[in-house]
Amino acid sequence: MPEGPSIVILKEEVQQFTGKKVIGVEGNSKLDIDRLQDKKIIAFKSWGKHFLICFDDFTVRIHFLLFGTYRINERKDAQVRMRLTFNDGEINFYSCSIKFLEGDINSHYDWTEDVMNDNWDPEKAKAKLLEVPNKLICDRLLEQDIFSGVGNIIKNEILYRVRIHPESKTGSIPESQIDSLIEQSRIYSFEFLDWKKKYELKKHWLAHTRKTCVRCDLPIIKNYTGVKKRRSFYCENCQILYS
DNA sequence: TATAATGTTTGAAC
DNA sequence: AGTTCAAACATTAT
Repeated sequence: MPEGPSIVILKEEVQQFTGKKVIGVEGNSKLDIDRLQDKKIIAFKSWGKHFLICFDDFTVRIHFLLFGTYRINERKDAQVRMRLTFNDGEINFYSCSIKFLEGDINSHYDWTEDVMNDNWDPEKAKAKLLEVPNKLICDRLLEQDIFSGVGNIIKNEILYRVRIHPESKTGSIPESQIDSLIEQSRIYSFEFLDWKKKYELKKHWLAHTRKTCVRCDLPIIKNYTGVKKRRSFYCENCQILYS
């Protein structure tokens, strides 16, 4: 469920409820979700992996973490964390993290950090990357205040695509390679979006969970890399290690 | 059936 | 005081 493109899909799927009044609220959330009762949804937004339900003077932030799911106009056989009921349907959220953000949503988020946002600012991302040249690129790609929405799958696919070894030191990567990596963070995210909508996402993975490199036929290496120790899949032959 | 996985926060330990 | 790290949370496919 979790990476940025999946949240964009959710945002599109709930558009039918924009401007609608919440006529019922249930769920096992520990928060005071009753405050949504009879309130009108102004907009659905997203920032990376955050799904945002905006009301007049506050916003509900949903984060699905690793296992969260949702159902629209249907139910799953599990405890619901939050169910919003409307005149003509319902949204059900399961095993997600819910928070309230008070006031203007724009005061909580920098939209230029979200790789799928219209206001995405690649130059800003570049400046942030170069600020800390010693960190490994596999860690930096996962940082949500630089590449909001990029998750571990997208990380692996981008690095394979631009032929950079995940354990490369950021500051040692040639500038042109940094540029294409940043460019691909957005491009790949939108391809991910299209493929996911067609239920054919996994078919297009070239590195993530793969056994063999389609470029050179050598084995794809699986390693837990960086400070974050997340799975990296890469080809030692095709991806250059800048150290 | 045990394990690992598209993630993040928290608080203890250093 | 800043960093590092394990634990916690929760679900499902393999």
